[in-house]
Amino acid sequence: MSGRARTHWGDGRRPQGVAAAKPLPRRAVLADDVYEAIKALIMDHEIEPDARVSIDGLARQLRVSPTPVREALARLESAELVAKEPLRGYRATPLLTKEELEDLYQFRLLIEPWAAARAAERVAAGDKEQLRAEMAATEVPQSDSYAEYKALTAHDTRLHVLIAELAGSPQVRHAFERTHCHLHIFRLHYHRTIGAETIKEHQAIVDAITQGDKDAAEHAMRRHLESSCYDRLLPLYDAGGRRRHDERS
Amino acid sequence: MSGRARTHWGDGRRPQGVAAAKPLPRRAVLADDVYEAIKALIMDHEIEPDARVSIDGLARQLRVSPTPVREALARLESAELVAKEPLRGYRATPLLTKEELEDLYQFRLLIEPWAAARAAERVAAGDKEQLRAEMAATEVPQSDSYAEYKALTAHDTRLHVLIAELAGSPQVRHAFERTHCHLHIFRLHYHRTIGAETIKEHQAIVDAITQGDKDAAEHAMRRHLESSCYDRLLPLYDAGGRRRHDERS
DNA sequence: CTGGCGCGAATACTATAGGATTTATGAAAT
DNA sequence: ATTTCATAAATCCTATAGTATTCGCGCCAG
Repeated sequence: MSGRARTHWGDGRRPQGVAAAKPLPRRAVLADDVYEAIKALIMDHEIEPDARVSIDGLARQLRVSPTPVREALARLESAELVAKEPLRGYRATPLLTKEELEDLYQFRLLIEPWAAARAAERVAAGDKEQLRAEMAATEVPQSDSYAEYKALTAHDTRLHVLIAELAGSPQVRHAFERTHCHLHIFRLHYHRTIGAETIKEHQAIVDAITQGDKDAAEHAMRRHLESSCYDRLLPLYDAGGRRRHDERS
Repeated sequence: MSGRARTHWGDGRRPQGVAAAKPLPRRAVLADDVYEAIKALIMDHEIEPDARVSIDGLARQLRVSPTPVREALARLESAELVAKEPLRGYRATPLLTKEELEDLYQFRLLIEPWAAARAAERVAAGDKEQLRAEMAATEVPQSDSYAEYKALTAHDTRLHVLIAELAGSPQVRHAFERTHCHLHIFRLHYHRTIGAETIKEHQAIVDAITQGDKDAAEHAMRRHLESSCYDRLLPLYDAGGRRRHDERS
């Protein structure tokens, strides 16, 4: 989804000897910035779930014209952060219900343990290094600060994508990415959670894969997903006092 | 993806006694029509794989402004029929390679047999009726005409989606739909193929599900996909003389 | 003949304007 | 009090214009 925003200016054509002054603080494509801005508004709940998202309103708020906003929203729709009703505008999608969260993890349980097993079978030397590097670059969060939570989520995303990548099936990798599971889970309980157990479980998965142990990798991934879903995520629905979109005033 | 285009005009507010004259032959939202038009151009290979797709050019050709074209292309990107390079425009995606086709079917083998098994476990009376109706509404193609091929593909899509639906996991169903496999396979060899075997195999799957036989359903689906991939699709790459996008002039 | 440079054309990108539809507001009738 | 209807405002949708960037072609140096 992301990874598209590359700068296309200031790559050369600059008089020699200018010591590469600021490569112009300008944007690449405005629609990409607008995309990220709206996504941030939704993730931060500044745009609440199920709330209407006005095209012209956003354009005014972001000080841009409606044109790039339309394109950004069309893309956000494929990430299922907004839904469109023709002639009526866009609306932020509701948060995951308990059932939808379980269903999401059921799907992950269907493809990710398989991917872990395949990764263990196919793992090469360079791959092992990548896995170890990802684990090494991550440290157990000391506090439950927002920043550390975001960093941990980023690590989680990278590792799961990497494993799906190592499975050697672009379709499986892509199917996983298209769930945007980290996005939706993050939006669900964006005030920190998740402990150090996650990293321990990740380490177990990485160990199994690097040892080429197919069954252990599959098992470790399955256990990780089950713990994540049933031990860490689902309990948040009962306690925590998260408000749902179907609660009225 | 589709199913969004609903008319929002002429639903009332009409003087009584006019006998509901033509509900206005007008469009719902122009961007939807443009979406379908461009999709048709790509599927018919009027826009060749890997060819550049000009926004302004399409707008002139379709006699509309670039605005709805931009929105349509943004949506077509999520179906992977076009790819965008910022500031450089859109480009029709290349056809599936042999490897990509195999990978696609590997993914289908991962989720669809599972879905068939689940469907067999959960099937209710009404569901059985739906399955039988879908089979009854389909007949073995007599000729290898384009129209019949299209009809058979439509049946294939409906049946596979229905089974994914009956599995009770929206995520699995959605993941399957997001592959747009029928779209890409159709585009691959859009001049007819596929015989009556498909229908026979479909019948076997439906029988197993309606009988609630979990293992048989899973097995039948697996066999169906393997036959489809290895017996019917892959051979087309060697024979048939399909030209690939990487062949130059 | 090959590779780099520059100019013109084509194209993408953003902003703005106007028409069409929906939504909100409020008065009148039951 | 509730419903119906009309009017006004807000919003979506499409079209058009102008700017920025890329692309294509010819020219020139090597």
